[in-house]
Amino acid sequence: MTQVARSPKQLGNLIQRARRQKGLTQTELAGLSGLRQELISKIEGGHDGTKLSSIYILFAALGLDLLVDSRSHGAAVEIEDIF
Amino acid sequence: MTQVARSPKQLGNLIQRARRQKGLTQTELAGLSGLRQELISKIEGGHDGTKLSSIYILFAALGLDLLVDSRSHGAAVEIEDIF
DNA sequence: ATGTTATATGCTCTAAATCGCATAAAGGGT
DNA sequence: ACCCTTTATGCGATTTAGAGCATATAACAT
Repeated sequence: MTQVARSPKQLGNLIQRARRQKGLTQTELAGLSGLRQELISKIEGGHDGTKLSSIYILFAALGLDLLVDSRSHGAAVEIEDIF
Repeated sequence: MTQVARSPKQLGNLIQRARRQKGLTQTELAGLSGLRQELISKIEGGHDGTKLSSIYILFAALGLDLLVDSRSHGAAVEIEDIF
């Protein structure tokens, strides 16, 4: 299942959902990834200044892949935008 | 057309390809995005410390979307392999 | 070869991310 | 209400990205 993340906030939501789906707390994920719990909290909240390396570290720990797609298809409305 | 970017280097390659496909130089893309040519060079080369916001700025300028996919099949990637 | 453009590299400086630790706030269960 | 866990926030110290400018290197012509 593939989902678009058009903003750091949406990306944070997806990371949070993937973490919870694996039954992990932020602290546990911090232990797995070597990042700090506080940082994971900020990233999940949508911190746009996060380093790309931190994203990749979390993706690896959560078994996520980052995909790039040319934006040729119609703009789908993101659920996250509503909230 | 969707492509995986499992490392900052792969992501840089995709960004570079998208830029050239649009017939843009790094300097022109810098003008469009507000980033500097030197930074774009580093990002395309695979700079892992790039800020997430810079990636999103480039994606917007190049009409790219960032997708997240759960790595259901395929071998798990070691963190060391990413960089 | 020369010239011209494109891309990469090196430097200082400012701003900002992350660390590390503490603690506050929020959530869940009994 | 209470307790316990999870998540968010604040702050000083450290590390690093990005700006800004110069310049080197590469590529690609004529």
